[in-house]
Amino acid sequence: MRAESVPEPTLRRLPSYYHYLVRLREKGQEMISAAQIGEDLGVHHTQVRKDLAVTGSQGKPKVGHRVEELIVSIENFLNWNNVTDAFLVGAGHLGTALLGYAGFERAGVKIVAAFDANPKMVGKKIQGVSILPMEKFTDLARRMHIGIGILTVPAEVAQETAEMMVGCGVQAIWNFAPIVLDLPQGVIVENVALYSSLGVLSRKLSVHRKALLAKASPEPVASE
Amino acid sequence: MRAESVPEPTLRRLPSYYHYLVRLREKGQEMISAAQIGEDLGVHHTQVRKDLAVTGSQGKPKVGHRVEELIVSIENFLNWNNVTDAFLVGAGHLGTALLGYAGFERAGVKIVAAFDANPKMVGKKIQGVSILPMEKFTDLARRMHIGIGILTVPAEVAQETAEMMVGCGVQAIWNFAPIVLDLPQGVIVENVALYSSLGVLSRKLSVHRKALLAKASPEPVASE
DNA sequence: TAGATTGTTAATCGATTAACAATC
DNA sequence: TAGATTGTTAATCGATTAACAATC
Repeated sequence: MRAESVPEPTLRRLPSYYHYLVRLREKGQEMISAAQIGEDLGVHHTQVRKDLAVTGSQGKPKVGHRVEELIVSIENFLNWNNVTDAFLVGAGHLGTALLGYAGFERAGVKIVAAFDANPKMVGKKIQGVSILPMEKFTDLARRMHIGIGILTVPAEVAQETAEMMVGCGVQAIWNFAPIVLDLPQGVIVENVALYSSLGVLSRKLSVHRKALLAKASPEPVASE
Repeated sequence: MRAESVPEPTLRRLPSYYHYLVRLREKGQEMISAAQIGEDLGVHHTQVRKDLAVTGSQGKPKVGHRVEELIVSIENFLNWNNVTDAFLVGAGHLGTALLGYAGFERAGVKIVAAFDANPKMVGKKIQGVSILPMEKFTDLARRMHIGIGILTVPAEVAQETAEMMVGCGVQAIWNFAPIVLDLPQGVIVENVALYSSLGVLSRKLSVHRKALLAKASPEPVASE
């Protein structure tokens, strides 16, 4: 199992399997087949088998996979049982929302402090996490060996903030700003591109509506 | 230009180009080449040309593309200048954060009301948007012809909430719950999978760290 | 004109799906 | 045993990258 050889789409599907399996466990179900997972999550059954295979978990012909074993395998594979400390920068609405997500800790990330440039925010506590002034970031990040930086600042200051993070030893950045960060090779950047998501939604909806209109009044419109 | 033939990766990159181009415009730059866009955003230049081509915008050999024209073309293609009304359900931390995003309106989505099951939330106004009781959703959504539903409820109630939305004529759902929705064919679902993103981040970071360790002490570890 | 840049057609690459052998 | 389900190897599909012709 060469770590680098795992396709990124597989990595993205694993958390989806994980949450599905946790729900099965809550219902008391002990075994599950790849075919059933695939049907419920809209993934081809062969794909499900390949995805689960990367975690090292094996099923038994005729009976399927143990739900519990799969959950543990995925947790291990994603390193979700080793919690890494994270600093969040930008305690605005989105930052606050992320501070409130207790579930992240089960996904390997613990936000231990938040930072904001706005003096009015500094000193507050949100969900038990203190908001500190930006000036303290550098020193604290170095001393606490912070590995993950969460970037929820405005786009205009995202690049410089990311550079500051990397300068303090941050190895991975979870970026919520709508900007492509230009950082040294080796730094891991994971973008949450809300506007990309909205673009897909908006485009699909407009195509969908045009198709409905065309059906309703099938006059030949100016050909595209 | 057959609408359905546009690859989804292209759709996802277009908003990224868009924000990049808007920044260029703010700086007063009028022309840009595909090669430069590609270099700045980490996309192959041929890919950039193909992506921009779907919007119908054309460049001129030797001079490149007009920044302004590209911006307008992308807006048109993504239907970002036709604003669609949306209802948000689940005015928790994340829902509140989304209500605060003024930028969504420029991306074709206007949140006109929010709903929450918690009576303590109902009646409040967040970012100028009223929080209404769940009971009002059905009637209002039908009367206002709401096209987009934003789902920021807990996973346990996401499926039933989505079904309610679809029952009121909602055609597209922006889903933030970590669950795969099972909805009638034709309903557009766009998932923002925060945990998938965290999975990728966590895995890459753990692989990265193991690689660093292996380099530091190149003892042969138990082979994988 | 020369050459930079565009846009398109062909080749490559990687992920998904299909076919099939293995096994409880 | 028979057959359901696994896991793997081969085929397909689609996106990316390379090559190249067109043009301002």
